[in-house]
Amino acid sequence: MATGRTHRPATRSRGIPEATVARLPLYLRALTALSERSVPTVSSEELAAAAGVNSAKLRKDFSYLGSYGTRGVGYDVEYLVYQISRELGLTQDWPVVIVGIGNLGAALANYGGFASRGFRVAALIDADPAMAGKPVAGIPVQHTDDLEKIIEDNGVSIGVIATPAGAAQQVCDRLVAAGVTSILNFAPTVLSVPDGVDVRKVDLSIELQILAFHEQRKAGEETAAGDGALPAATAPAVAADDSTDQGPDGDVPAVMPA
Amino acid sequence: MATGRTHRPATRSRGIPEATVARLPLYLRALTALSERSVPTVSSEELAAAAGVNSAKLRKDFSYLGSYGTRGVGYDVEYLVYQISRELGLTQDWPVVIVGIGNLGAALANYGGFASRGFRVAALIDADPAMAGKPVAGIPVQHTDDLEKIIEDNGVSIGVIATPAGAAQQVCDRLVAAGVTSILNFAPTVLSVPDGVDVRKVDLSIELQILAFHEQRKAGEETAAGDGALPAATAPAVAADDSTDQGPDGDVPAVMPA
DNA sequence: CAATCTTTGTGCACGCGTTCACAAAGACAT
DNA sequence: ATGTCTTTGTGAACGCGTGCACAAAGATTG
Repeated sequence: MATGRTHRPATRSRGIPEATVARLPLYLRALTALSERSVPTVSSEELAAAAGVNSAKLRKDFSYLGSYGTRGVGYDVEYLVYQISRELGLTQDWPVVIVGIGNLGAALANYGGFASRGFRVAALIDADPAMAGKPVAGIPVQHTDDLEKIIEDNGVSIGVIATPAGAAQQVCDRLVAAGVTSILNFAPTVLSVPDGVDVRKVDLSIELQILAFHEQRKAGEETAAGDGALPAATAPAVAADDSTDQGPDGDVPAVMPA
Repeated sequence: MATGRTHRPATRSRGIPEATVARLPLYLRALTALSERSVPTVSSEELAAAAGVNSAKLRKDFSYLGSYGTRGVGYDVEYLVYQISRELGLTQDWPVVIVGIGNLGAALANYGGFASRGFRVAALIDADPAMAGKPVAGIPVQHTDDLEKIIEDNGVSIGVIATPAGAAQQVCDRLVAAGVTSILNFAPTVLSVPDGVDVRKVDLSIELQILAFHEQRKAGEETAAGDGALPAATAPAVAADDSTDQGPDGDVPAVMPA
């Protein structure tokens, strides 16, 4: 495997590739579905199909966890569910706070997938005093002023940021200072955090833009000429659209802070 | 998913790496912010910092688009904004439909980032008859029965699925049959689509589980034996080793091609 | 017990993406 | 013009992830 080129005295064991980690939840979901149907065992081929991946990849992924399969038979569903859950740390309970209870924050709070597997919404936090006390998804919203106390009291280490872009970095800083070490960021901003803090981002407009790129490429393949002429080599042309996208107050303008 | 660029031997060297495409929206956002502050030029170093990436990576990314920089000076902000917009296909308008107007669908409909940059919510669709006609974000919700007609009448090629998992595949099939060739899926399900259709997925619980994994690993490093868990099974994890986590890794959008 | 069949686990090769490091290009000062 | 300084653009090396292909392991059958 990953070569023995470690500058470290070995102990490779814990080296689960990031790409594999990202797929484990996918396997877990498929396995859970099988479990609910009381399917006792499953082959790499079947499970791979259910998870939408290649079977060789799946087997290699599992090989990083250990040898949990039986040749000629497949994998024991229940056992694998347990092993993956354990590996992902889902056998324990993770209190999570959601900061920014706008449309998106409320949607997240209501999202069932949260509670289902190891995660628990410990608190909802918003900067709007008018929101304070108001229940969302059965949980009363608390004011940003109490953020630090909430984090501490609940032992929260995972925070979800669903604020407008302008507030994201500030909220992030406070979360981190209060002890949060993992952040899921829905605000369209690049967050900077100290080493040791993990940030993952979910950005709708980026996803759409990537789709648009491919969509345009598809369209261009048919219309040979559609490929746009050479760049207007000279003076910088300004993009047609305005570019000022201060969303109507609501959520997240697609711009960065300073 | 190899993004069907396979069947095309490349009209020319238009082979922009997928990883680069995924970063272009990031650069565009940073550039737009600079543009609004009337900054005329920017160096790869500065822009890279704003976008949260490595400057060498940024320069290489731009090199795929052409040579738009000036040595000793940097890049012309306005010009670059235009070039990237054009490359991403944002100089044209993309009508988008959102299917499934629950909490999440409504949040998406209200999301400002939509309209701002090349995308327009052409229609909201929901299976609940009670929703029909009810305006969300100023747009009346239409019933699923009219899905095909809506797609056709508006020339929609990008669809957003925000339905419950159980309905996602069915909705997907109908969207594709009606002509949609790009799908952004928020439902926690693996969608299967014919070749030529792009699917990107956004999955909250997967993101959380990935964070939990890293969170657990961090905790395990300090409390060798603590935490009740039983990671003993394998060899002991080396305490100071890794350095893997790397928070500000910037890249790796929390979304993956499906 | 031996033969056969199924399915895992993995060595290996390949390709993509990242990063380094530096020559070339241009701006700018003298 | 000439030299210096800044910053781009890219060749090359490296590492990670993917997929192939097959030997090993165990089930199953006769």
